[in-house]
Amino acid sequence: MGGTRAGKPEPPDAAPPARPWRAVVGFGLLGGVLIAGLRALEYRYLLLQHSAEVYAGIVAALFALLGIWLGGRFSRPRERVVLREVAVPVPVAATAQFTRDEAALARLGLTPREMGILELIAAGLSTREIAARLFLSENTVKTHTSRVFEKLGARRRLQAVQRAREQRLIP
Amino acid sequence: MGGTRAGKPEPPDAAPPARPWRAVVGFGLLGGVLIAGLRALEYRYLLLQHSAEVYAGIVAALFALLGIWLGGRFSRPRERVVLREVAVPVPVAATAQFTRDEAALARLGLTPREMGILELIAAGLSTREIAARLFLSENTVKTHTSRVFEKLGARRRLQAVQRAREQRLIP
DNA sequence: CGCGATTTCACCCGAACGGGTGACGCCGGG
DNA sequence: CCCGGCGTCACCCGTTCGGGTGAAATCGCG
Repeated sequence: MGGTRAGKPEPPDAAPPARPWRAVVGFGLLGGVLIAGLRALEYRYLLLQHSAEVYAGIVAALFALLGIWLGGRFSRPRERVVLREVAVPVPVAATAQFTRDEAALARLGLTPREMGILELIAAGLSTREIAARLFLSENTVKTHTSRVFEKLGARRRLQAVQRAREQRLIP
Repeated sequence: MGGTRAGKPEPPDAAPPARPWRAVVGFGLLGGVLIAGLRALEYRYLLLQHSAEVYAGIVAALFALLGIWLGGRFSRPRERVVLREVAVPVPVAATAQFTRDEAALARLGLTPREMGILELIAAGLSTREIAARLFLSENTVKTHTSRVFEKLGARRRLQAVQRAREQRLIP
C-alpha cells in the first residue's frame, strides 16, 4: 500500500506536494547569475560584433532547456492509470463438493464428536467459541482437542488441521 | 493502496506516443521568428541603450516559459498500475497448481516478509520454529505475525490462515 | 448386568500466543 | 535532507493452548 498501512479505506493518493516556490526562487537566482556572467563576459572581451544575437541565442537556449527541465519537473503528475489484469484461476468446478475419506477416519479412530471439534478448529474458532457453539464447557472442548491431537500426531491446532487436510478429513 | 504496489518485473510500457520532433521543429521555428522579430524591433526603434540586457531578459523569460510549457507537455505521464483480478476458468485440473492472487495481496498490503511468515504459519510451524528456520528472533516473528493478523483482520493463527486461503493467498 | 468406549467436566501448570509500546538501522522517494 | 515504509529486536502483560490427571455420566453390546 502506498501510504499508511492497514487502512483499508484508502482514497487515491493525493497529488504530490512538490514545492514550486523553491524552484522558482532558484530559477530566478540562476537567471541573475547567468545574466551577470554573460554581461561580465561581454564587457571583458568585447569581441563580439553582433553579440546581441549570439547572446540572446545562448540565453534563449539555456533558458529553454532550463524551462523544459522545470516543466518536466513540476508539471502536475498527469498520471496515467494502467489497468493490469492478473489471472486468478478459478476451477470450473469451484463447487467441487468435498467427500471425506472415511477409511482414513476409521484408521485414525476419530470419534464423531472429535471430528466435529476438528472441523470447528479448522474453521478458526477458539476453544471458547467452540464451547459456546456446542454448549459445552471449555474443559470438555480442550479434552477433545487433546485427543484429536494425539490421534493426528499433532502438537498444535494448525498442525492438526494440516494433517487432517492432507488425510482428506476436511476440505 | 496507492495501487502501485505492482510487481517488480515491470517492463514499463513503451514511452508515450507523442511526437517530439514535431514540437522540436515548431520550437525551433518559433525561436527563429522570435529572434527575427526582436531584431526587427531593435532595428526599427533603436531606442534602447542597454537593449542587450533587456533583450536577453525578454528572450530568456519567453523561452523559459516556452520550455516550461514544453516540459509539461512531454513529461511522461507517470503511470499508476491498478491490478484487477480476472477470473479465468480453468479445466477441472485436479492438480491445478496454485497461483497467488496478486491483486488480493496488493489490496491487503502484505509485504513479502509477512507473506513468507504467513506461509510458514499456514504450514503449521510454531513461532519458535519459524524463527529458527528464518534465523530470526522470536520477537521478530511475533511482530510480523501481529502485522499479518491486523492486515488480515484475524485474531488467531488459524483465522489468519483461513482468511488467507479464501483470499487465494495460499493454497 | 458388566465392561469398554464415549462424552462430559474439573483443576493445575508451563509453554505458547496475542497485543501493545518503543527503538534502531536501512533504504527509497519527494 | 527528511520522511515513511520495512525489517529487525526487546520487554511486558494477559490470555489461550497443550498436557497431565482424575472422575463422573451415558451408552452400546455381549
